[in-house]
Amino acid sequence: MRPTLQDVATAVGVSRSTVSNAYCRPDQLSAALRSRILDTARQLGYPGPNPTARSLRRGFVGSIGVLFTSRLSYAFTDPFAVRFLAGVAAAAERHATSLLLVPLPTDTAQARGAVENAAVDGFCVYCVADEDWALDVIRGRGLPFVTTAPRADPGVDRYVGIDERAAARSVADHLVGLGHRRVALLGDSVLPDAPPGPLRLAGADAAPHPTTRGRLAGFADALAAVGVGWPDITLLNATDNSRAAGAAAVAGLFAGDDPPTAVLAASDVLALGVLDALGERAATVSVTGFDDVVDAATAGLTTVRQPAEEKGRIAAELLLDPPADEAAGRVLLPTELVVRTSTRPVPRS
Amino acid sequence: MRPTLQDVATAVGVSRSTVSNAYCRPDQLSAALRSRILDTARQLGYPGPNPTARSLRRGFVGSIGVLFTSRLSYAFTDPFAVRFLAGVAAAAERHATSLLLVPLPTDTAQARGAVENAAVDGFCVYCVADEDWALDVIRGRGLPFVTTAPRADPGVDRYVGIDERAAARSVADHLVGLGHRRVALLGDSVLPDAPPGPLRLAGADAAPHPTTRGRLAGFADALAAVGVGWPDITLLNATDNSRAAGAAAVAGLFAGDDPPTAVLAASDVLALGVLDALGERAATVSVTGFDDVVDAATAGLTTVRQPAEEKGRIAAELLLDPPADEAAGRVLLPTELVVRTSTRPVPRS
DNA sequence: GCTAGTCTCTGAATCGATACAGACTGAATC
DNA sequence: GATTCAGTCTGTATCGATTCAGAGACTAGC
Repeated sequence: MRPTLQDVATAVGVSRSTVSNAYCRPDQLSAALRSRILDTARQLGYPGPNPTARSLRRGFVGSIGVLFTSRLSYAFTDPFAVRFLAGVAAAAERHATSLLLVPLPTDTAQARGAVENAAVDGFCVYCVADEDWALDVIRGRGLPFVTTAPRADPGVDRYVGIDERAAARSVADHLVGLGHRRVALLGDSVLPDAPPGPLRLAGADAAPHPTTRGRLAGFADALAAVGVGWPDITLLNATDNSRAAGAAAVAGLFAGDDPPTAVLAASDVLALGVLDALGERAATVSVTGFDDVVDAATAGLTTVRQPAEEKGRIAAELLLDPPADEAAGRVLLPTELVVRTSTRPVPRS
Repeated sequence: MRPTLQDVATAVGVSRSTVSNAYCRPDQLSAALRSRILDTARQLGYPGPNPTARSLRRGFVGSIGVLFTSRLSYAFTDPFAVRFLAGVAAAAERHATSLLLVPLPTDTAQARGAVENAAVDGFCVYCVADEDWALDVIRGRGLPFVTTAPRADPGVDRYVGIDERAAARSVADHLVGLGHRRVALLGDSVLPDAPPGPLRLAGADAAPHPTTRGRLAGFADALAAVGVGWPDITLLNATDNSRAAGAAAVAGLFAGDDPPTAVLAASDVLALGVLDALGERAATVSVTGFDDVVDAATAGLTTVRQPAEEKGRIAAELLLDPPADEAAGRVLLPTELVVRTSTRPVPRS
């Protein structure tokens, strides 16, 4: 058996309390005794206080959980999510806190179990769709949490997000200004199990995923302002947020007559996929993205920038060092339209 | 106070054991009582067994630690590390295990503390330099671990790596075959606190970081085979593994007379930085990388591919599902030379 | 010489669960 | 009618620490 704190105490001939103090309250005992204890501990091969036992007694763990809507291994393929994580990690470093990444099984009951069982002091919830079950579980545990978007249920929740709708409108306004009227909107999982490609939806509001919903609504706002109604818009579904899915979503789109002159994608990754699919034709169709990931610059993609690391950093900071002022717990970050070469005026026909 | 298992037991009028069984051994009590217990628990707002207490009693946690040599937030900027993590996450998902990312303070004593205090069942140690302290701490705690490279100290350690030296030699052989003899080698932190740019070193063996060391040695092997000795090689230091650092390392390199005709970088990220720095001149200098990250393909970078997700997946798998056969715990993955457009024959002068 | 104060160290209570051996009940078997 | 057995449930020991009030020894001050 691996020795415990009690074994060290016995070996040195002091009480358990004293050994404990030797580790975490050095001012509570004489330096001489302390080093005698530490030496003995080393000889016995005692690795220091058991973290789990310590957490139980102390009532906190020293780590925060990060929850992703998507499969965890997918999250690492999403450049925006990765930069968000980098921000979270930076804040965690500052607070000497570790990060627990919790994979969520697809089965909801099991997923609840995973969240119930996570040994953490709080959660950063990255864009959990309308899956309020996760938030319910977290609330039920009485743990603090931060989301990456405002929630419908107000309460005292803290979040750090952007004005998705306004940001989306800004790119769409740009395209509209260039004269585009025949436009396709492309989103990830516009409807959960829909196939890739064209899709009918009653309106942007019908999209279940809040981020996608906000962005589609913003796109639609700009188009509505110039008389292009929802029925005149081509809506495209991507089965996940990847380049390949973006490419798949527009397959065949430009084969018909009267194809759209522009594609507004709800993320850079999808937009890059569209560019991949367009190939040579990319010079004739305008494409926009969302997020401004690193590759967007290289590809010359017009997009909306939102501060990724910043978002992660602030999310973790709100969790680890909550502002006294409740309003300060609701953060809306600025976004910025970044115009590059992937958008241009409608060619006159 | 948040209710405990005992409170639920009292409320229902049964023993604590029975409530515990209701949660984790449903076959141990009648369905009727079980649902009565669960209902009462819900009414009381009992969130289910406390994960920390459960871990203490059960003796395991259900999560594994991932340790990075570099600052954790840097790790997320390294595309190879991210893909490695994606692999680890994929394996973790399969085993319903969470991932604890532990930031390591720069101060070694504090960093030891962080590793001692991590509540995990084992560690994936990503390329901890010669910093054996981390492995010592882990061994001291009696926890299993997997490293991403063979260790000098054999023991029963498990690892998943590649033959760095042979892989490096394969790209270098390719360059040598193209006629290059005046060559620069570029590595990250060749010497810990050295400035960016040219550097003198007794030999590849003198590099403290094992990965860098292996790769430099492989490069040197290929050059030695055609009579280019270590003193004839320009060695360049990058201060970290980033594009910017790669660019900074070659600043001014091509200004002198008799500049190298090729640069062999120890990672793709550095190589891409070199291409950035070269700009137009990239057409006249051959550059190679290492890893084959996504951007390497776009940039036309000649490189050595190593399976990134696979490495992560196997690392986690070795930890979570250790092979009975000890030799099966030592995995060397295949690598593959990927020739693209960034390398070409030496221009005749 | 007495009181107060400072240092060290101890003991018991506590954190919130799980495991295991056994007690009890009622039905089935011979 | 005695025995066996399966099905339920309980009690106690245990996981490995931290905390806090207080005991004892010693110094200082008056």
